[in-house]
Amino acid sequence: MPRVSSLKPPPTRSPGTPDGRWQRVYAVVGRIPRGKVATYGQVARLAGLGRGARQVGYALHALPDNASLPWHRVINRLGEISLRRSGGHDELQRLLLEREGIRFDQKGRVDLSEFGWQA
DNA sequence: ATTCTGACTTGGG
DNA sequence: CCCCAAGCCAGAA
Repeated sequence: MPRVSSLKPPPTRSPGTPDGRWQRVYAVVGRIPRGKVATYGQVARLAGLGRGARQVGYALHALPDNASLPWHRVINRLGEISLRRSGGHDELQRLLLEREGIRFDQKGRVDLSEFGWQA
């Protein structure tokens, strides 16, 4: 049995980040209620990532297709869907949102004052 | 090791 | 409306 001194030292990460930041992101995304949307920056703040809005998008990008998470409820600060690469997903996202009663204007944007999630 | 690239946001001009 | 710099950080090259 190895002595205590040989044990792996605790990984010193940022305060309050357990396994990885993505878990926190996923936890926040999972709390977005049906019929509402949140912005990347909003999720980042709620997840304790500060200005890591980009990381939120990155985390969602790495999300498996079978994930049971309302990933479609995350949009950008202008109220529009920010997908480009990997075709088809942006249309799917809009479809999923419209199915929840969220409406888009002619510019393809959501009124955040109406559909934005107030945490 | 270093550099580049993103499902982004914010603040400034 | 546009453009730019900084902040954030995981992967790929």
